[in-house]
Formats: sequence, C-alpha cells, structure tokens
Amino acid sequence: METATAAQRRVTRPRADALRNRERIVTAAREMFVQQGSEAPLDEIARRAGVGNATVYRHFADRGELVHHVVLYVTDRVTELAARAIEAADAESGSPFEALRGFVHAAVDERIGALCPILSEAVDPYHPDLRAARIRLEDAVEGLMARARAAGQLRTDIAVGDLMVALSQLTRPLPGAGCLVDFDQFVHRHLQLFLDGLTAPARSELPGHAATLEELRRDHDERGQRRARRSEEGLGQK
Amino acid sequence: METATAAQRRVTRPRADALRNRERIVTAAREMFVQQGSEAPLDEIARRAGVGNATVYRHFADRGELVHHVVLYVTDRVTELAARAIEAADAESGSPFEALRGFVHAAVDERIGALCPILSEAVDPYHPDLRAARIRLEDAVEGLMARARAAGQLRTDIAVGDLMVALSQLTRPLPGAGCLVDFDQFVHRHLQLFLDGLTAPARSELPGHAATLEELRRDHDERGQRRARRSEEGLGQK
DNA sequence: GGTTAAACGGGGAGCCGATCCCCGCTTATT
DNA sequence: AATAAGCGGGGATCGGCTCCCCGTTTAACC
Repeated sequence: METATAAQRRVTRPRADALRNRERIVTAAREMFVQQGSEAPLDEIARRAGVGNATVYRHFADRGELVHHVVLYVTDRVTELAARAIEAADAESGSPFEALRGFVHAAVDERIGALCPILSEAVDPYHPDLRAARIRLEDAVEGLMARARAAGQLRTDIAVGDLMVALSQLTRPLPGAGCLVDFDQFVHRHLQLFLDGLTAPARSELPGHAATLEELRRDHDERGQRRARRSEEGLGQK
Repeated sequence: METATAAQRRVTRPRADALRNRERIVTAAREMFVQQGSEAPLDEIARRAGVGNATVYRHFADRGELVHHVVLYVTDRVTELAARAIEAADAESGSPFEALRGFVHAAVDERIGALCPILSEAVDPYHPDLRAARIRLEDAVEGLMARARAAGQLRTDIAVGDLMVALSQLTRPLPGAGCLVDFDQFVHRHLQLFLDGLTAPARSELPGHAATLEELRRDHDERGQRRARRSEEGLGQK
C-alpha cells in the first residue's frame, strides 16, 4: 500500500523545513547577487535567509553550485513571465508592445539582474541544464519581441541581446547597498524611458549591430574554450 | 634672482615623473572603480597604472583619498564636457538635443560611471571640494537639459537625476571583467536607445516622480547625518 | 657631467574576513 | 515517544589586501 511511495519518498524526501530553507537561501542569494555580484559573502546570504551558515554549505557544496541554482531558478521564472506575456499579446484585445512592457517590468521584480553571472565566468555555460534553460528563455523573449515587431510597434534594429543586457544593467543597484530607499521606483522609471526608446518608428540610428544572443554566446564559447584549453594544459604539465 | 621662484617651487614642486605617475594612478583607478566599484584592490590599480604598489600609498594616504581624487577628476572633466555641449547647443546651427546626445556619449568615454561612489558611502559628500564640483556639474547638465527642453526636444517629465543615474547604470560593465570585448559599442547602443526615449513628445507616462538632484542629495544628507551622529556617539561613549 | 635627494619598485609582515568543519541541540516524521 | 535528519553557532584555516622597509633609479639643479 505504501511501499512504493514510501521507497520513493525515502530517496527524494527532504524534510519540509529543509526544502523551505533551501528556497530561502536561493532567493536570498538572488538578492545578494543582484546587489553585490556573485562574489557576495555566503555568511551574509545565510544571515539574510535567516539560517545558519552551515545550512548553506550543507545544501550547496560550494559557491559555484549556489550560483548555478540561482541562475536556473531566475531563468525559469523569467521564462514563465515571458510565456504569460506572449499569451497576453496573443489575446484578442492585446497590444504586443504593452505585453512586452509588462514583461520587462515584471522581469525586474524577478531580479533578472541576477543572471549577470551567465555572462561572466562565474558559471559553466556548457552545463546542459543551464543551456537548455537559457535557450527556452531566449526563445520566449524572441517570440514576444517578434510579435511586437510584427505589429509595427517595436523598432527593427534591435535584438534579444540588446534587451536582456540593458535590462540587467538598469536593474542592478548602484554599489553601496541601500543608497536610495526607493531605488526600485527609479528603476521602473528608467525602464519606461528605455522602452519608449524601443518603440517604432526609430528616432535615431544605432551604432554597432543588433546584438543577438548568438553573439553573446559566441563570446562565451570562445572564452569557455580558452578556459578549457588552459585547464587542460595545466593538467598536462602537472 | 632665483630665490622667489625657487622657494615657490620648493614648496609645490613634485618631480615630473611623480606628476605623471599620479595621473596614471588616478586614471587607472577610474577604470577599476567603474569596473569593480571603489573596493578594487589597490595593488591591481598600481599594476594597471604601471607603477609599484608603494607609489600608490605614497601619493594617497588611504583608499578614501584616492577615491576622493578620482571623483573630483571625473566630475571636473565631465563638467567640462557639459560646458562644451552647451556652447554647441547655443551655436547658430546647433540642436540642443543633439548637443545633449553628444554630451552623453562623451561622458561615458570619460567614465562617468566612476562617480557612483558619490551615491554610496565611499566618499564624504560634505567635503567642500566635492560639493562644489558636484554643484558645478549639476548646473551645467541642468543648463544643457533646460535648453533641450526649451527647444521642445526633451520630454518634460524628467530631471537631472534621472539622466545621471541612468547614465551611471548603463555605463557600468557587467561583473566578470572583460566579458564582452566590444562592450563599449553595446553601451553606446543602449545610450542611444535611452536617449530616444527621452525625446519629446513623451511616448508613455512615467511612474514615480522626476528625480532632481535635490532628492538624491537629500537622501545623502540624511545618511551623512546619521553617520555623523553615529560616530559622535561612538566618540562620546569612548 | 656630477651631486643630491626625491621618487620608485619589489618583497614581505600583519591582519582582516571568507570559507568550511565540528558538535551539541532542535524538530519533523512515524 | 523514538529516531535520525537537519540546524546553528563557534572556531581553525587560509588567502588576499594593506602597508612598510630598503636598496636602486632618476629627475633636478649646479
């Protein structure tokens, strides 16, 4: 009667409070990473999560593993937001660009800025889980932008990368912790201004070229390969 | 014959290479502060400046003094840029908004992002030199914006603080050093988009309220006073 | 060109703070 | 109530940043 379920649960059953703590740690880390980058002290993350530092190390072997899970968590949640925005855009009365606006503001509240480590070397971009999650996110956002573009509401000389990077930029708090109490309000103001700059027709000509995520990834891969090569050499001569 | 000049020079005469090194240190620190914040390792700054670490400590008693001078240096240079832009705006054939555009892009190249410490606690906002320099900068930028606004080219629901903070935000490189080789190009793209969002007529309604620098300063003062009170108490009970 | 002293560079001691482990206690589960 | 998984705080360890010391270089002035 209970054998199968019990056995299953025996394997994958963390205690309820363990799950709660794990989630708390991830969300606390998300805030810290946005504010201080992925080098934020783990003890401080533990403090913010309201748990002992040992609990952090019990759940995540090292910093890299924590960063990994935070990125995964945020990516998934933002992807979900993008999917919802697409639904809104496809609705009868929906305006694709307004859906895009809504997505952007919501993504900020989900701390999309915590994804910066993806672009740095703090995380392994080749990990299958991360890669898959990232592609899902790109596809969703691209879909949203495509709808706005097709509706003639989004300028045509920008790509997913432009939006994502600018979002990350505008979202990050200024160094020096809580320098402004209502910083969030500021962020949303600036996002709104930025979005106004994205609407069609374009009001100016852009320098550089549209940044697709292909390119960001290419930079990635090159760096990843360099790193792989380096560590190989390291092993070789050792 | 030489007494006066020699005596004068005796007092204010650093060696030529000392001056050169000092300048090198300041500009290297400027880069580092933009990239890593004002906590960047001084040894690394020395390395980038191409001098020994002792030279840094010889010129600047501590980190705070270095930060102070960097902020002053950048503020002055950006103020100069704003003044030039105003000249351009006032010229016969000048377009105030185009002058503003030019100023923004130039300010980025002058590493205006290095001014972030002003908004954090890394620097004493009450220092007369800094305060004066900041006010000069505000006035210049305000003058530039006023011209663009008067020409009907700049939306009326934004203020100096909006521009300055957003500029600092968009300018800062993503954490993880040289993640993108042509990051500068990216920055200028995003600035251009942001500027397009600033042009009149406004395409959307902004949340929050126009951020004048009054407000930023007010936040400042409150924090500064809190800090002063704290240290006073500290002295008192000691 | 020689002399002088300011300025420089590298090496190393001291120190602060982050990481991670250990052990007695708490608490969810049954 | 029994049991063991999970927790929290304290402390050893270690790495990196800061700052000083001293032999050497180099600009400044005769």
